[in-house]
Amino acid sequence: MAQYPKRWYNKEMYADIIVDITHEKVDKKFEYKIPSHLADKITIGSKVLIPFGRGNKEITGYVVGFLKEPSFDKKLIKEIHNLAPGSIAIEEKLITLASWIKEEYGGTMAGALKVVLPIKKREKTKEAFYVRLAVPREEAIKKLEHLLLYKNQKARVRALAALIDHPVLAKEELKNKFKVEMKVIEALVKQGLVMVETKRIYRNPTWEMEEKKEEVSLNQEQEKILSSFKENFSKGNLKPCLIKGVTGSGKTEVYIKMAQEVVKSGRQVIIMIPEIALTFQTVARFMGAFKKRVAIINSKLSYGERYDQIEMVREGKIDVMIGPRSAVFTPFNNLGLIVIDEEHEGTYKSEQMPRYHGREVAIKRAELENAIVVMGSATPSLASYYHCEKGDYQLYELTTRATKNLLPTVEIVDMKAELKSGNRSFLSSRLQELIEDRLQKKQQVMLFLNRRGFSGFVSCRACGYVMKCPHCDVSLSIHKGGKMVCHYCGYETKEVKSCPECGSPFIGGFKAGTQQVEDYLKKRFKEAKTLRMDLDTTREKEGYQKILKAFDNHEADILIGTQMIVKGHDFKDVTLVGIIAADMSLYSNDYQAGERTFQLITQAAGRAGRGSVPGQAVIQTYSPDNYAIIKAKEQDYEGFYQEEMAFRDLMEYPPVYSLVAVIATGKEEEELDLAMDYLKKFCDLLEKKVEVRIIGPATPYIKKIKDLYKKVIYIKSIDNRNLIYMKDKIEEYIDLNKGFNNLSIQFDFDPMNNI
DNA sequence: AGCACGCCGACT
DNA sequence: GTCGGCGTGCTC
Repeated sequence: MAQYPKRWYNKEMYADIIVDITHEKVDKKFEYKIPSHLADKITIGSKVLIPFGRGNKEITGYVVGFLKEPSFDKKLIKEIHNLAPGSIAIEEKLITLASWIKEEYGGTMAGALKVVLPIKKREKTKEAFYVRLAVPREEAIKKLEHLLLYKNQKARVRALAALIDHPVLAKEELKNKFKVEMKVIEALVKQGLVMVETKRIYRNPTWEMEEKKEEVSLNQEQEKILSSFKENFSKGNLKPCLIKGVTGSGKTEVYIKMAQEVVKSGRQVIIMIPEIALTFQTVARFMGAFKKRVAIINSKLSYGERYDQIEMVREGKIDVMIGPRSAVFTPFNNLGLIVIDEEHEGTYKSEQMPRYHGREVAIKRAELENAIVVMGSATPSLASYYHCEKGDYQLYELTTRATKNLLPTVEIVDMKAELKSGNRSFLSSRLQELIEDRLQKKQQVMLFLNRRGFSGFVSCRACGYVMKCPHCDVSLSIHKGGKMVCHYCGYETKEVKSCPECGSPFIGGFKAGTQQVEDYLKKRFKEAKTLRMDLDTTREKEGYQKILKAFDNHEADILIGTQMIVKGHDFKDVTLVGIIAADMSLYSNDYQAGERTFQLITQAAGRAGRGSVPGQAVIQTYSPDNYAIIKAKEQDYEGFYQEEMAFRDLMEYPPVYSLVAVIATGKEEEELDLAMDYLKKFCDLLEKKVEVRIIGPATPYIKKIKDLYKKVIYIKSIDNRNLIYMKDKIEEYIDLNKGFNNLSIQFDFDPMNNI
């Protein structure tokens, strides 16, 4: 991990600078000389004015590093003019954070800066440009015919022809689709043929949410955590904390109290939540405590709305920012606390370069700003719990539900036995019986179909046997053409016709969707009203909220859904939760399958019995003996953790070992294969120098997306620093090697989903 | 991105 | 010759 001590570079003469132009062509470091009068004023993160380009136009740039000797021709190096006026200290810290992200996760500095820096002022005044004809259409056609006589007016012809076809065109469209540059349009404007309209994009800041006023009183367990937090915070003991609290144990109340404590001392708070859980109810509770000093940021916000939120933060009008992963970059100037709710959630990991993990970035940012991180979950990620065990994090526990009602009772149904007794439907007779009962009692039911990470594993419906890779102990995925493939090491074998364990012919890929389950329910329980919640039914705006509201109002008796129904919604009349195929995530083809299954079952079961009537949960599975399922039934996190860690340790998987996926994509399959073979050889050479293990190259489950082929090399090491070393070397190697010119390489540390 | 350079056709 | 439009390539 690269460190940037604050003063060692005082004697240095040159600086690496990222120019403030968002374009791939200039997406790299430029070397500048530091004039002596600025020598002790410039730090990493400084915003500086530099001459750039042939015309030496003065632009701004960010200092990201220092050099004793430039690698560029000394005669061509220019001098930094000055520090940019009004460069704020807070951005310095965020840029330091960006350089850490670049080091830790790979990619370009400009890329990391883009992730970290909030919207700049310029964006606000940026208006949308539209071009339309300024003369009648007939006249334009005449003019076009006239222009066609010339050979040197091609761009104007293109522009005019396009505008004759389409009355209004956006500037970007003209540029990308018709290859018309702005200066051509300007020329046409001068001739009076076209006109440019600017349209202001109006924002609608609709934060007229109701505050939820509640007198928060904490129980003993909650109080204990709070007072310990207060003491640590005031003493500057800033070790990250993990609150492991059973579902419904009242973590949010604790967060609110902690936040109030921090705000009281004049500092600000970031609340990170998984995007899907950013509900109105959560926000309303914080607004009850902090009134209008709460802001929200999420992907549904327009640029303008987002800009307003950040502007309010800058002006010191906001104390608490609530938002998903990206909220960690909120430019508070005196950050005191970062809360990460549902810490185990996969959405904290970015899917794009740089593929940072929100939790790790939060901890780094807190370290830079002397703030404290508090995480919470009913089912902590193995990584975090492992940190607790090693003493990196402070562990707190909440063992009782805040409302004093009991945790749901959980039972397992063996679907193999169902098959044997002739029931080939989605629902076991036990679950059907219980649904019947709840329908009679006018209580509600949630059915949960676990499709996360589902990737076509092959299992036996008679004995539950699952085809696995002999080398990696992850399930094999079935491909078109009947091959079964391991996506870690590339191991391949032919499809089996009968189960190698029991000989049954009922072996094959597992297929079930929410739609099929709903259809079945409608047939089986004719009198019941059902609601379905999955990607299809929530695509429309507010679709998600609508369905939840409808269910809350008892417009349906049964709610069927994928993982999205698991998170953060309390329906007090739900007394039965059915988990239809608990195995689905268990046999997804990556090493985190067990962890995810345990989390999903525990969280799903936790939805039952949030009101006064005790809840019940039924787990349907073909693998009733699997420890993830048994431990979830017993609601025994500790037991699960021990078993799962033994597996990770044995197989050398995270969090015991570090793992990085080097993902290469390219248009030509052969070119990609060849390059990856070279890269593999290069890695093998390094394997002798540092302690790493190279696995692959393997072909991912979906080997081609949008005409891009994909290949992956995995690298494992007991020490994450070795992987960072490998990443740096690989980046150097692909930079020098022409064979990688048409390929893109991404690094994914501790990859979350199957690649 | 934005600018200068240099090519090429049109016009005097 | 010279002017002006337009594509290209470079920026420490």
